[in-house]
Amino acid sequence: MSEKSSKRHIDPALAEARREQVLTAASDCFRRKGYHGAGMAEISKMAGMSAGHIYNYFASKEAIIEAIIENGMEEMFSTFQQFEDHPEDLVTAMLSGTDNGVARKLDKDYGAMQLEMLAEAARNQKVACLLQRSDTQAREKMREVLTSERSLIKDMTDKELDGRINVIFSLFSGLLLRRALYPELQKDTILIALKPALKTLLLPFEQGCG
Amino acid sequence: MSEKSSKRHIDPALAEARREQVLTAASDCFRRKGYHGAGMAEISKMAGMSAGHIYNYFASKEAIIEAIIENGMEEMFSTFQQFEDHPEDLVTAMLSGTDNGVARKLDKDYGAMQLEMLAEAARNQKVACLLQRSDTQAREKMREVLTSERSLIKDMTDKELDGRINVIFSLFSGLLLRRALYPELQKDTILIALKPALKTLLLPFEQGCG
Amino acid sequence: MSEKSSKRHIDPALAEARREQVLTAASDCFRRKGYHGAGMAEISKMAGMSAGHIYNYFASKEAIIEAIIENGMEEMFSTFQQFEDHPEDLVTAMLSGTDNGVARKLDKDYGAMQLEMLAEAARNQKVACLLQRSDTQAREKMREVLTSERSLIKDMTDKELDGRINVIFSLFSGLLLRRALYPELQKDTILIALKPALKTLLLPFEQGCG
Amino acid sequence: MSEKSSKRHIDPALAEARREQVLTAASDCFRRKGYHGAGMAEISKMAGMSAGHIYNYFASKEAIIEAIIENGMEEMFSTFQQFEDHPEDLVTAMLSGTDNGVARKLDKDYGAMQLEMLAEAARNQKVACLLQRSDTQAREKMREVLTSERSLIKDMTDKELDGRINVIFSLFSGLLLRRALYPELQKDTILIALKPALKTLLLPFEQGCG
DNA sequence: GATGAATGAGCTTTCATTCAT
DNA sequence: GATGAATGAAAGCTCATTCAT
Repeated sequence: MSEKSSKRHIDPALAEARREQVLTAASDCFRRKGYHGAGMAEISKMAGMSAGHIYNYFASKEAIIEAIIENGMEEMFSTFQQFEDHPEDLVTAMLSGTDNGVARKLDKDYGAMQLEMLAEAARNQKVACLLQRSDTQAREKMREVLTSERSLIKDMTDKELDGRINVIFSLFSGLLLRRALYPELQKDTILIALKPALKTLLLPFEQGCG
Repeated sequence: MSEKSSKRHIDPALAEARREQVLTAASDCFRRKGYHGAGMAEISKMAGMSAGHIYNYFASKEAIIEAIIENGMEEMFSTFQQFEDHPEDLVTAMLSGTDNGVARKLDKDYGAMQLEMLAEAARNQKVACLLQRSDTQAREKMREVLTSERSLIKDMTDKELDGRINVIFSLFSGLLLRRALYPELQKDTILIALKPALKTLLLPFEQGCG
Repeated sequence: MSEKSSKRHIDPALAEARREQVLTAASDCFRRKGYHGAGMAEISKMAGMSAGHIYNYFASKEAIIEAIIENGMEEMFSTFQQFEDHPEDLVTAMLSGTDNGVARKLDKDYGAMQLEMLAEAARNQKVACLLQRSDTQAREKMREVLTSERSLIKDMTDKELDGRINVIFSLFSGLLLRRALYPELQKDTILIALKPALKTLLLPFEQGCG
Repeated sequence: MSEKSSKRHIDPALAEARREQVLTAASDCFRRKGYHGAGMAEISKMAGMSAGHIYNYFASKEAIIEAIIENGMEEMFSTFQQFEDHPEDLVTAMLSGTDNGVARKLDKDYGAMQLEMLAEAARNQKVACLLQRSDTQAREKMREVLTSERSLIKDMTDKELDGRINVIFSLFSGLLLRRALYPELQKDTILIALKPALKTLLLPFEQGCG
C-alpha cells in the first residue's frame, strides 16, 4: 500500500524534490525500455543520484512504478472533473471534453507509459490492484455524471448503465492502441466518427436509432 | 533483427517442424508468464529440445517473439475476415460476429499477451512494424467491406471512412484494457451498449441521430 | 533439507566432482574469511568455475555451508566408530582414541571452520538444526557405548549419563577454543591432564575419589 | 588497526561519554544480531547519535568490536577472579564458583557473541591478539591460584600445571558450544559430572584414581 | 543434429563510509 | 559537535547465449 520508503527525512521539501526526480527519471526510462528493461542504474543516472540513494526514497523498484501509477490516477480524475464544472447539457459538455481526451490518448509518451503499466498489471498483482482501483473510481465518477439530473439517460437499469460506461471507456482507451498501431492517425479524423458514437452512448438508444 | 537464424539446415522440413515446436512452446510460455517472465530454459523444456539447440533456429529470444507476432497476425485480425464470408447485410453480420470478438478480447491470457506485444512495440521497432503492418491490412480489409455494394455507407469520404474504421477498431481493442482494469465485467453487459454504438458507426450519421 | 540444487545432470560423476570442487573452495574461503566475509566471486574463482555455474550445483550460498556441515557430520561419526571396533575395555579404547581427537581439535583449519559454523548457527536456524542433529546423533552413539556390557558405568541414571556425556563433549570441543586462544599449546601438554579427567568421567564417581 | 579514531576532541570527557554510548549500543546490537547482522544505522539509532558522528569516535565498524573486546576482557574471564577472594580451600571455592560460570556460559546471547568473536579471531589478527592476551592473563591468574599455599597441587611441574589449567579452561569454555549444539541442556545436569571432573583436575592425580 | 555445461554481464539491493552544512 | 544526504563498491543471484562434445 505505502509506496514510500519509511525513512524519515529532516527536510521534507528536499525529499519530495528527490522523489520527483526519481519518478520523472523512472517514467522516462520505463517508457523507453519498459519496466523490466530499465535498470536501476539507468534510472539513477537519469535522476542524477546514485542507485543506492534512490532506496532512501523508495523501498524497491516496484514501489517506484506504484508511485507513478498513483500519480497518474490524480491526473485521470481531472478529466472527469470538467464534466461537473460545465453548466451546459451533458452531451455537449462531454463532446467538448472529448477533444482533450483524444489528444491525450494519442500522445506518444503518455500512451507508451500507460501501455507499459497495463502490461505489467497482467503479471503483477499489486500494479493490477492500483490500476483497477483507479478505474473503479473513474467509473463511479462517470456513473454519477450520467445519473445526475441533467443526464438524458438517468433512468437506466444498473446493468445498461454499466454497459454504456464500459463501452465509453473502451472507446477512449482503445485509442491508446490506435496510436501504437497507426501512429499517423490524426485527432480530427478520429473525432468525425467518435462524436456520433459517443452521442449514441449518451442518449436513450430508442431515440431515433430505431 | 532478422527473426530467423541464418544457419543452413540439411533437412528443411525437419527444421521447419522444429521451429514450429519452439513457437508453440514459446507462445504458451509467454502467454502464461509474459515475455520477460518466461525463460529459455522453460521454453526449451516445453519444446522438447535443449536450450542451446533453439539457437540453431532462432537468433535470439527476441527473434522468437517476432516470429510469433508474424505468425499470429492473421489470427489476430481474423475477426474481420468473417464479414466477407457472410452473405447477409453488413450490420447484421458485424453484430453477430461481435459476440466472438468480445469473448476473445476478454480472455485473460490472450489479452495479457496482446498487451505485452503492444507495450513492446513502443520500444522495439521491429515489433512495431509487424503489428502496424498487420493493423494496416486489417483496416484495408475493413475498408473493402464498408465500401462494398451492400454497405450503407459506401459513399463516404476517405477521411470519414478512416475515422469510422479507426473508431470501430478502438472500440474492440479497448476491450482488452477493460479486461485488465475490470476483470469481473461480463460479455453481455458490454453487448448492451456495444451493439448500438456499432450500429451508429455502420450507418450514415444523419440517419435518425439528429 | 535438500542442500542440492534440483537441476538434473546428465553425467552424475562430473556433477559430483564439480560439487566437490565448490565445497573444497568454499570451505577454504569460509575458513579464511568467514561465511559472511567470503563472496561467491571468490569462491567461484577458487573453485575454477564461474559464479553463475555454481548455482547449477547449489541452490544458494547457504546451501553450500549446509552441505559442508553435512559432509562434516560423517567425518565426526568415524571418531566414535573406532570405540565400537576396539575389543579392549572402554577406558583404554577411549583414551587411545583421544590422541587423534585432540590432534584434530587442535588443527588450525579444522578448528577455524568448526568455529565459523558454530558462530553461524547462532543466527541461522537451518545451520543450527543441522549441527544439533549431528550432535544429537553423536551423543546417542556415545550413550550406546557407555551403556554397553563392557562399560563400567552402564547402570547409571539417564540424567547422570547425560551429564557425563555432555561434559566429555565439552572437554573435547573446548579444545577448539584453546587452539584459538593459545595457539602454542601442545597436544602432549593437554593429554597430561585430559586423560585423568576423562578417566574420572568414565568410571563410577565414588570409586576412589571419595 | 587502531581502535580509536585519531580525531582530537575539544572536550575529552564528552568524547569519552560518547564513546561509551556507542560501545553500549553496539554491544547490545552485536549480541542480538551478530557482528555482520547489526548495521551502523541500527547502532547509531540505539546510541542516540547520527551514523556519521560515530566515525568521529571510531575509525570503522571493526574498531568498535575491537574496543568492545578490549573493554570486555576483564568480565570475560572474571570467573577466575573470585577464586582469590575466597578464603576457603580451593576445591570448594572453585566448585561453588562453578555454578555461576556454567550459568553464564549457557546464556544464549552471551554465548553467541563469544563465539562470534572467537570465529573472528581466526581471521582477524587484532581480535586474536586481544583475546589471546586476555586468555593469557586469565591463565596466569589461575596459575597463581593453583600454586598458592592452600593449593593441593602446588608442587607440580610447569608443564603439568599448564596442562591442568588448559583442560580446566577447556571444560568451561566447551560449555559455550554445548549451548549452541544442545540448547535444552540444563545446568544441574552438567554439574553432576562437571564437579567430579573438576575435582580430579584440582587434586593430585595419584590420589585415589589409581 | 543435438546436448547441457559453462559463461559473464546484468540484475536489484545493502551498507559502511564520507562530507557539505 | 553533529547531522543525514549521498556515495559506490560490493553483495547474492539470474539468465540469455555460446560452444566443446
